[in-house]
Amino acid sequence: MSERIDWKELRNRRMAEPGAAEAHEATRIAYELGKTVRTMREERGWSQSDLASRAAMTQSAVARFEAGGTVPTIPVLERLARALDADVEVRLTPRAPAA
Amino acid sequence: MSERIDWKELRNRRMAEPGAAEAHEATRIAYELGKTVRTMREERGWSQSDLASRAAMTQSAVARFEAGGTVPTIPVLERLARALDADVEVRLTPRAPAA
DNA sequence: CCAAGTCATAGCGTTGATGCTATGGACATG
DNA sequence: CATGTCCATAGCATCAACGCTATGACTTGG
Repeated sequence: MSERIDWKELRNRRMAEPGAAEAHEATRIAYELGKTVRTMREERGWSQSDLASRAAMTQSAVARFEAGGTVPTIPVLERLARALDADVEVRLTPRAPAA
Repeated sequence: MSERIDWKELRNRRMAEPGAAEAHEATRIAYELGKTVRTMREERGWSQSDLASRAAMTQSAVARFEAGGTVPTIPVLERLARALDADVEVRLTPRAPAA
């Protein structure tokens, strides 16, 4: 620990690593969620700071999240969802049954 | 760090804490997911060890997860989902528009 | 009764997400 | 230009999830 790399590069790196199939997925999910939240936030005309205070976090945390800087944890999603008057849905859906 | 309490009690505690609205939700989600995975696993007639090896983790990790011992992270869900031939869905769904 | 398989937990080191503060740049506005 | 707002990032501390090993309780089959 001490590689000292910014998470933008970190993300790209994650996508490229071998055996990063799931990591890739998680990163993609993080990205999607970030976009979703950003959209919902903007729809409400809130600044990152506004959302941050409503979700009991800081502006920087919101920025990091929206940029997909880290794969969010469920508790954080809950807080953001609440602030945005939404619900979090986490499910495992069986993949298309063998055709 | 060093309270030294088992997570069964930890969970109950989480549910009771003040301002634990989101934490409660997260805990509930963890519980639901655990049950879902257990069901899917049993449907396939796999032991926790079987699933563990397929998901690149240990039996104890699977047990902890199924019991809702911790709020799982998305990467872990991915690995389990893959092992179970499923997909992970994480979404923020706008709550019912004011009636 | 003994052996093997299954599941639950404890304990502990590691790692990564989160919390926070402090900047810096971009943009508007006076 | 001086201010103020908004967003992006760096850097660091802390905490909880994870990974793993080792048991213990139970069940089942010899």
